[in-house]
Amino acid sequence: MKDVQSDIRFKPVAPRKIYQYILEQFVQMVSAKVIKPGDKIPSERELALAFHVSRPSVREALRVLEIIGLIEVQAGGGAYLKEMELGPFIGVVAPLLFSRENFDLELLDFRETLEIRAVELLAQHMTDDDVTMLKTSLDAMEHAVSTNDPEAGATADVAFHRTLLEASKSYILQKVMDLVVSLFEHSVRGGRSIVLERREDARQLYLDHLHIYRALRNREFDKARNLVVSHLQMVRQLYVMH
Amino acid sequence: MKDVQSDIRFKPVAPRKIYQYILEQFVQMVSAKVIKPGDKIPSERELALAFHVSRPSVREALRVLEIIGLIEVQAGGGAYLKEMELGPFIGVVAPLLFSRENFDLELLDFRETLEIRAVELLAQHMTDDDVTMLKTSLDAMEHAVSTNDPEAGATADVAFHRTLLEASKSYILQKVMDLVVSLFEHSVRGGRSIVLERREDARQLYLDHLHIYRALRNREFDKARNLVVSHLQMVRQLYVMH
DNA sequence: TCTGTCAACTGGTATTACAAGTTAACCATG
DNA sequence: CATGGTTAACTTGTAATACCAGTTGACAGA
Repeated sequence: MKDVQSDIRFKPVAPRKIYQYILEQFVQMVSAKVIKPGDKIPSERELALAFHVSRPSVREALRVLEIIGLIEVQAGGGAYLKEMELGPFIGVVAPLLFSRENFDLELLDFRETLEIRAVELLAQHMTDDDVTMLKTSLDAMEHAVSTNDPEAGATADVAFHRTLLEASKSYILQKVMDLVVSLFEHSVRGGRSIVLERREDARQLYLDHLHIYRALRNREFDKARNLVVSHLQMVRQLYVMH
Repeated sequence: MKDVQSDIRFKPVAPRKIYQYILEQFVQMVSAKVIKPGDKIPSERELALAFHVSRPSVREALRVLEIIGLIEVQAGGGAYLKEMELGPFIGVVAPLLFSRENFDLELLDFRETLEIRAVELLAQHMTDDDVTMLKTSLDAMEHAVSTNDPEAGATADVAFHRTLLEASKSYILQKVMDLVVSLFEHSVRGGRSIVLERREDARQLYLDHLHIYRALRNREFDKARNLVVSHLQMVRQLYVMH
């Protein structure tokens, strides 16, 4: 308290690089909807000309946008804006996260937290349309189970849970859950095989979903919540024993 | 079901770019702890030589690592590995997220979800050390309030909540909460001023924390949970009325 | 109608060069 | 001896250029 340093604090000065300025302008254009998803982005050479910078600088900015999943670049074609999707980003980071002990189990726990909250929000916002959507996902899963198609079953599984999250009307919850799903897909254990292939398990998963659906349809949200919890406990069990 | 396409599915072939190979190798080295936080990374020219690629390719990979917050690059100095920290990433993405209607309120709701879960986990894992840590954060806040230092108060505020999350022993919960905090710092409303400067409010916030702390110390976790809920309701109120 | 060809794009990569910042050793000055 | 200035050898930042490779669309030919 007796020194100058405690009154006047010097903040480190950090000069920003050109690619950051480009990023800033670009992101601003996107949020101002000057560019919309699906639009083609000017070529790198044009951008360099427009920004009065060199092509490498433009490219460094594009690399970041690519990792964020805000643009899709095809060699020779061009770059297109798309809805932000953090898959590529997760692809880079996943190995770091999974190098932690028990990360996958923590992830399952976190998923439970998200889904429980989603059900709570459903109690406030659920519409008849939401119920219809859930039914559709459920039927797809039933079909997958009866035709014994494990891949389709897994797809229908995530579709059901995704619908649940969408019905919660919470943008953040949806996006975070998307991240969790992306992470599971990058799970280290034997590649992408969170997919449960044993027939009895698939049937049991379907039944769980069915019960959750029925509880929601009857607007018994507390019951639905408990069903979600026990459902995920079962998933966890299947998971730990491979 | 009658066509070849339904049996044999052709997956699109997507050639990976050089910078992605570099990223992959680099991340692998990090998770294998060949490189550790604090270490200096070889210069761009050395890396280019080692990877048998050109310097621009190396730079594109470094830009991604920089945004991920895995390395820190100082012009003329060099690049250093650090603990992954998604601040820079959030800095790029934040404007996009906050361009959504009511994103900030959704964020507060999400924060509530995280903290409630943290308290639930505390019921299982809390140690005496955790209680001590909480007390320390609390005392810092008390000091900030009594000396009427709003900036220190805000710092102590987040420190208290951060300690809460750390005590939950959940790595994911901590990291996600860090993201939420970073996002709040980039909040559009009047710059960085989630900081509540009114003296009475600061006092009330302190009292809330005090009550939460006492409940936790006495291991009354249900009570603590309810206190957290009402505390965040109050924060929400302060927030919506600027 | 289909198929191949070709020219004019596009992004991917490499090379080279220079500007600008950092670091450490050294030297001069008080 | 300590401080500050100078310098040389690094480093990253940016630019310019060239060439390869993939894409696209128009057009000619079967």
